[in-house]
Amino acid sequence: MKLTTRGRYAVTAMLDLAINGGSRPVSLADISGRQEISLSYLEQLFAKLRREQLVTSARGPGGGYRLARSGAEIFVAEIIDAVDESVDVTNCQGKGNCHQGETCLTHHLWEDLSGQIHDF
Amino acid sequence: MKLTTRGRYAVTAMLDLAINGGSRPVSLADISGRQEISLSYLEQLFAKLRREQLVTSARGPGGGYRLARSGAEIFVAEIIDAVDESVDVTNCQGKGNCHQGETCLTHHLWEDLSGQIHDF
DNA sequence: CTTATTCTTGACTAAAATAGTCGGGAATAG
DNA sequence: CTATTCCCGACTATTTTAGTCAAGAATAAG
Repeated sequence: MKLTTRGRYAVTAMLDLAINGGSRPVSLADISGRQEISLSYLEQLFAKLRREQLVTSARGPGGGYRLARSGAEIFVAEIIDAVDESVDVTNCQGKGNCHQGETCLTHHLWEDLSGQIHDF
Repeated sequence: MKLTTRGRYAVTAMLDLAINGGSRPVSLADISGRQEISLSYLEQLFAKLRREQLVTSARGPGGGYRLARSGAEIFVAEIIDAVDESVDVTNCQGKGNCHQGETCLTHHLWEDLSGQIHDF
């Protein structure tokens, strides 16, 4: 789990989608205008969100994106994970192969924190 | 609030300090050895931790660092903030000058999340 | 069918952040 | 005096961030 500006962009965009997306899908151009995020950058973010099946897309005029699930069912952490693809799950990979006790403590601490963020 | 590898390093180091620091201060060389973090990198991190008064230092042989307060009184978020000096407090700076409603929603969301991390 | 709209993909890039290295000091305990 | 340890600043390779740009594929509307 990482927490960066990009994650915040993604959350903002998804929130925009949840609010402005009724029956019609929402185009990235609209989100770009409202949230002042570069269109091309949004394209990159939504490519990832789509790959993780958090949004569905429709091409052509009147097309755009909509949430794949209802807003209430989407965790903030999912959005962040989708765009940030955090690779390192702490240096000892879940297995207890951290050479001493300390590292595992940090590990647990981090997992607990990640858990909290997830449930948020 | 940001969450990166550097923050984790700092937390790991501080935890090492809390565990291995009894009456004697702990040298960075020791932490470096135990946690496999580069000594020079630790020096940079601890310079910041000292500036934020999270640790105190003692020079000379037998010197090192110790926690400025008792471990129970130090929040994980303080450590992360000290080394990551996250500059942007969301693009609208607390003031309600975010041009539309959405941005503020994200803002609140982020603040709540930061709050959760802080209390952790 | 044509056209405008919108997503889709890939390549490229300037600037910043990350995770260090290196070298020279300054304090101080022994 | 000397070894240890913190202290500080400069430097750097690599990666990430936050984009830009261009080309193409789908499709709704006319």
